Amino acid sequence: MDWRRVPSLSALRAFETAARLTSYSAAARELNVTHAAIAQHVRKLEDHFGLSLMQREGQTMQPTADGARLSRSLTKAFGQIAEASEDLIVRDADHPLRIATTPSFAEYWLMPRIGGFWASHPDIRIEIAPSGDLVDLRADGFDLAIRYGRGNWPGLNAERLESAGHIVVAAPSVVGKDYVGCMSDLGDQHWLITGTSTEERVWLKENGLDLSKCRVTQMDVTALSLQAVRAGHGITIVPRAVAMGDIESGTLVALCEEIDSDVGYHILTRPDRVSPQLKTFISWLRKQRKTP
Amino acid sequence: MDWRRVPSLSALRAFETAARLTSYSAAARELNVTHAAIAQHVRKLEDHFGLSLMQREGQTMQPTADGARLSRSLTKAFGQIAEASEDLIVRDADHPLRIATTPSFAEYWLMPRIGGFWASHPDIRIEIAPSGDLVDLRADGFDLAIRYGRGNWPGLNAERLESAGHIVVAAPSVVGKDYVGCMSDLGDQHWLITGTSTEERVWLKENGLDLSKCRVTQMDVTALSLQAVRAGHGITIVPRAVAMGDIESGTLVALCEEIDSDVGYHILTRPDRVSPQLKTFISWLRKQRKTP
DNA sequence: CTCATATGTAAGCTCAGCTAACAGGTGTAA
DNA sequence: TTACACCTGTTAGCTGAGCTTACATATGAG
Repeated sequence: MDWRRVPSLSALRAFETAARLTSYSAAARELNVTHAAIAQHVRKLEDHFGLSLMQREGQTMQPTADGARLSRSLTKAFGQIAEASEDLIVRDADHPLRIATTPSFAEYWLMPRIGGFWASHPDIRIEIAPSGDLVDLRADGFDLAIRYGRGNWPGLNAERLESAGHIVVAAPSVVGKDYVGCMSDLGDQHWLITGTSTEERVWLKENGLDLSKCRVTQMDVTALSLQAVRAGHGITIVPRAVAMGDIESGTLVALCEEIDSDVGYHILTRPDRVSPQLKTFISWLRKQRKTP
Repeated sequence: MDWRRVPSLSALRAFETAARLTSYSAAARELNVTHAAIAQHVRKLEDHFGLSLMQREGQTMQPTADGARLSRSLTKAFGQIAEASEDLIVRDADHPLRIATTPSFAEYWLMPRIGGFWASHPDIRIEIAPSGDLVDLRADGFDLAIRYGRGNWPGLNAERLESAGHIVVAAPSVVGKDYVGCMSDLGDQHWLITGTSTEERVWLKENGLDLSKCRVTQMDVTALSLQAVRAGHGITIVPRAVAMGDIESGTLVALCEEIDSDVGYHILTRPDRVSPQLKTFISWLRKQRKTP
């Protein structure tokens, strides 16, 4: 292998990331460097090959035909390197199980229960990565993800953990402990919303409430909207599992609940990555859905 | 892609080379660094993964099972990167044609003729890499190789350029201009040999001469043995094409010649790498074999 | 045993990769 | 049209990852 004819691996990595994300800034964020480093690497590659690899299109950078050609191969090769690296980490019997999950699920469902797992399996280490981002189990090196949705995740094994239709909740001080009403009565309330998807808006609308006609405050994280709602500042809509603890303790009241919804939390695993520790964790998860 | 979980690409490259070559020294030579750099990179990877990747076996380093697993993937991935890089260099229409050939062929066959190519194709640049090493057309980025042998090169297109059985030559001052004799008469001569393969020794023996019983001086490069022979210091055995110029001019005399040999020089190309310039060069090569 | 060749380790050097700062470009909303 | 948010382009300077040097030890062959 004649490495003299291959440009810097760092430069190739920077280029691949920029081409994949069509943005130097995004590439810089993924690689934890400044955009200037990315720009310099791409420029260096263009000088090396005597070809243009990226071109500006408005506020994005698109690969040229030559650039696309190169980046396809690089994405494959670097993906292979990342996977090989991951596979070896897995072979270290002491590596912690890496779990990807949403911050709200981690906080309200998993954390209240995890003590039981630690008590019965003190030898198995867990690393929970709460993130609103959609992670790539393979490339990002996760053993398992818990995702909210309907169950269509190509290439992964999915097992339903818990139904979790939407639920609208408020503090008792806002609506009283024995609230009885319908959705359209809530039009005057102050809605504290976290990243509502189209799906939630459709459900609200089907039940007589148009969110665009209400007073809405956007929050970055579910934990923030929940705290504000607990304090009586307004109402919110969340997956049922997230609010169950509060409802049971009386901190929050369920105003409206989605019945027989097919959305829920699922356990996602890779077919090619199974370990005794992972199986033990999945077993434990299954047991949790039988204890409300 | 979570690059935080992937170790240094430089370290991975050093490891892959060491595992492939089963030697830190050889890896150091391929990468043009010291063995200490290789050793440190491998050590760093072992610390990162918490696994042993290489183990000492006498004066070699063999990959462990884990190491072999990783290096297989890396060899593929880095090979892909090298190829993608190469492909892009080729797309630069101005890149010179890279020709791999033995130093003696380059010197005695190609250089005396190349002026004709330059005269008729001044726009096509040529880069000739004379080397005794066996090159990998793909990984080392060559457009064409001229190799001496019988024509069995898997994965490459081979076309015979010229028959070139072995020939034993000497200066006229040593044996006279009109030498008539047989091989076994040459036992007393001083043989100046360049890396004789088993094949040459077998041929000499079939014709009555055991080289191990002669006075032999080993030379590193054919050019050196030929100069010594021209100066009358001894005799040598070379491929016919290499000595033809000298024989025709009378500088050297052919003592014994291999008849109807199936060894020769072949034009080797990659099926996946064809350019108009390359085709032009091959056409020119074909024409040269018709002009003695 | 000697010698050639190999790997192992630690300390110090240096330049490839990076940052900070400045500049200019693009898109959107008022 | 202006203001602003977000984007890429370029240059000069900094620094630690990658490397070398030096010393030590191990292995194999004659």
